[in-house]
Amino acid sequence: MPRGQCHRHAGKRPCSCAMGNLYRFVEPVVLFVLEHHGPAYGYELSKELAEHALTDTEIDRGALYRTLQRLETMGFVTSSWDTSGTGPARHIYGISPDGQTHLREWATVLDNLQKSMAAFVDDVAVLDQGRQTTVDSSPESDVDQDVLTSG
Amino acid sequence: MPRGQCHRHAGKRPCSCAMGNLYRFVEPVVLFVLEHHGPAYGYELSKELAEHALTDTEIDRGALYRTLQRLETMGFVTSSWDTSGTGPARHIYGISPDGQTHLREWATVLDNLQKSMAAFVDDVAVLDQGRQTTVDSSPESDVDQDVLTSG
DNA sequence: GCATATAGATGTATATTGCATATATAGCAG
DNA sequence: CTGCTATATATGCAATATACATCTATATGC
Repeated sequence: MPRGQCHRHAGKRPCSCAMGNLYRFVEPVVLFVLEHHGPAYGYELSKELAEHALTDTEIDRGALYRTLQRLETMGFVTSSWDTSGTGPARHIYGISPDGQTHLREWATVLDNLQKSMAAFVDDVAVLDQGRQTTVDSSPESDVDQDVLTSG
Repeated sequence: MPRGQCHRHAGKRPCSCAMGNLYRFVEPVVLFVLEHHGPAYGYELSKELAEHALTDTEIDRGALYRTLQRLETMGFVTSSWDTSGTGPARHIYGISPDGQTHLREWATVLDNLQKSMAAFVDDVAVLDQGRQTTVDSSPESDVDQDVLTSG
């Protein structure tokens, strides 16, 4: 994903694609869908993931399959094969008790990260608020305000 | 950083370290500090970055220097050398107008991501609420308040 | 036979990061 | 002068996650 070139939202507005790499947080989203929806197979999950994804980029199926494999080696999901229906066999994954715990730990981490981001976004907004109306914001700033005419 | 093994917060609580890789969002944090603080050099920045970092992991100096180099090739910062003082020369970086724009685009992206995360964390919490009582945290909640005894 | 949908899996390249290491300037103790 | 420490920048290397492409296989419809 070359920086600044997003074919999905090209030119329209800032999107996570255009900002370069962002982790897609595939692991917690997969765990959530598996607990919310119940046991499911990858191809089925890939449709439902979009509704719960944290970014505006679709979760790649390759990444999904690899994440499911990794989650199984870590003991957070268990799997079985469903060959009952017609068509190719389906690899069914279900969340384990450890996986449920891990999902809640992820929620704690994401909650902290979310709060930090909200504070950061506020900080950026404050940079602009200083341009008009009552300024202050920087504690140690004792410069003459009338010098700041950068608008 | 091997998954699940965090030497910084080992065993204490879930931290972003223990959840595997998370992008540290070095780029927007560096841009913010450069605009908030004014032109600065890397070694100086590394101290101030911790206060504005989005995760509980310190930003690696190697990552910082590389980010500054990348920001310069993208035209978001400009640089010069300060050899006036004693000690090693200092590579001074300052944010450019394009960089200021880019920082605000980053803020938009992070604001969206933050909102998605908050919604996700709520969704995970709802998984547990169903187990006891009939609590409902949605806006149109007309549930009995006396069920909520979380204090 | 051929195209298409379903379903899983892998190959490869790139980006960011963590940790270690290399280089150089300068101050200070002995 | 030698050795140690602090300051300051930069690179090497491995690990991880991802984007995109490709491969395999089963089944249906034409």
